[in-house]
Amino acid sequence: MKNPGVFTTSQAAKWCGVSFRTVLRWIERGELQAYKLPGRGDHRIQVDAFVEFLSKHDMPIPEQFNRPASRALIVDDDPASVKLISTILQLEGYEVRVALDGFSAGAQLVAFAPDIVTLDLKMPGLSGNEVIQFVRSMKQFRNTKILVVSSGSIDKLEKAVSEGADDYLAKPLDQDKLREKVSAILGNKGHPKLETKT
Amino acid sequence: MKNPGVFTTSQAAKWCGVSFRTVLRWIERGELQAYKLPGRGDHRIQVDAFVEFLSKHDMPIPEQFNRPASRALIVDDDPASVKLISTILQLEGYEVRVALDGFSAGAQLVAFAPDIVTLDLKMPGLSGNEVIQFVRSMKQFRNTKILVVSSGSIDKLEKAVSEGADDYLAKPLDQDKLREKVSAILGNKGHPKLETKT
DNA sequence: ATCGACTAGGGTAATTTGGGGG
DNA sequence: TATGTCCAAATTACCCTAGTCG
Repeated sequence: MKNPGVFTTSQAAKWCGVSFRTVLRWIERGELQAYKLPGRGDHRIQVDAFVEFLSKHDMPIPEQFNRPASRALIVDDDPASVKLISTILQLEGYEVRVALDGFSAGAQLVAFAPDIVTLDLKMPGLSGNEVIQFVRSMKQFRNTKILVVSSGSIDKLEKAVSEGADDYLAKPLDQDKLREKVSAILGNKGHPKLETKT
Repeated sequence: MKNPGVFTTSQAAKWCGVSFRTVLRWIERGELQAYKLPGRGDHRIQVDAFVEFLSKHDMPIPEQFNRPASRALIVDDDPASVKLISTILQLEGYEVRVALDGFSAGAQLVAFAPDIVTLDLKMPGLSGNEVIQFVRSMKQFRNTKILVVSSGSIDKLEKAVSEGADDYLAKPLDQDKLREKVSAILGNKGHPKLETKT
């Protein structure tokens, strides 16, 4: 339907807090790069051009456009695991945040909106099941991947997958397998959807 | 008057009861954050920046910028307390949500952005202190009120207040006191003194 | 106390731009 | 959604007032 990555004049206008007419004038003056469709001559603005325009004029840039790196949230209370996982993910180019407890996990999940969550099932006061259900029940997280990284019986890990996790990795951790799982999971990731509603 | 996401200088000027010229100078000096449009260089001020500016200078904040419905988040794992608090708050007109654990508390705090949080300090896997610090450390929660509702020694409750909570109420709960505290806390939300506009 | 320099804020006019209803 | 026309509104420039400070 909507081609994500491209805007109409009125969409851009809404974002900038101006009228679509004004956006048209920007385009006419060459200040904002756009192209015309054949037919009626509708304009389409590419995200890149729009972002460049916005930053040139110090306008706020929607976060969704500004996805420089994929983001990963590590939910784990074991320092050794955290260190290992974060090192690997950072090397893979992820912006990494860590949640050592349930509260932090919840807050960062919503605020940070990670592309992938590595989830330890055995954390005091936090049920991994709850996290999985929460993520899977909300539309905004429909593209959020969950990789269960936990010790415990394979049964439980597989149960987590059946409940909505994308994959699991048993502790103790194997670096290569972690890398493999992560890239496998995110390799399947579709392009993030862009919404331009106010 | 509709409430757009952005303001022009003269709109901001009217809210503050000053001349548009003055608002322009605030912007030029960097005291008020705004961005320029290409062309004539019109300024657009985002609501957030405007509200921040207003509160920084103890100016009255127009009600329309504060969200109409007050939202309350109850962080408590005791069903009886939850029921009591939520009943009272709902009767007072609040939209109420409940977090029974740390993860839910974190997630709902960020996603729901409540005006007031009632916080039980004694929850498994959740340190009340952590919640208070989190809320107080983030600009977006600048106006979020925290009412500690908890059993335990008065010392601990007062300590929570010294750490950033707005008030406390000891369990067992007294309905009238709860009502009183809540309205006291949120009554102070706006700025008491309003300058009269000519 | 007086002076003068300096600063924040206000008012107007001329010009150009953005916005609104066909 | 684009266009042409027209009006409302925002900018700059210049000057003014009031208050502060040394």
